[in-house]
Amino acid sequence: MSFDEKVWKVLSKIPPGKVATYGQVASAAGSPRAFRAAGNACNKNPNSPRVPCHRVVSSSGSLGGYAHGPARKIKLLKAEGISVKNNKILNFDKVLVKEKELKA
DNA sequence: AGTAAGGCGGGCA
DNA sequence: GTGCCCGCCTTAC
Repeated sequence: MSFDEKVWKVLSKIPPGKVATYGQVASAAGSPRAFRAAGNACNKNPNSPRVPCHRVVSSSGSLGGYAHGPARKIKLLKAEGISVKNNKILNFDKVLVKEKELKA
């Protein structure tokens, strides 16, 4: 299985209304330092609606980036019940999923 | 706050 | 098979 597939799998493990950092995803994917490669996997993500790449944010709580456009990401996040302001997650610590959950 | 450097996997030459 | 560049990042200066 390619790293990308691992990442997508982890992303799909993110519960609705929650978000995860690329670091957590990368860690759950097997390489805690591959946050960049993890994000890259999302970018190449062939199933954008199936894989919630929009639920992944940067470690600082910022949205980070999005292949379909940041506005789309915000829209999806808000649809999930996550409040986003100025490209920043408001209740970041409250919507942040536990890395343990990703590994589950 | 902004800028620069860094480690990781994938794709292309 | 090897080497180089790239990317939805992260950390440090």
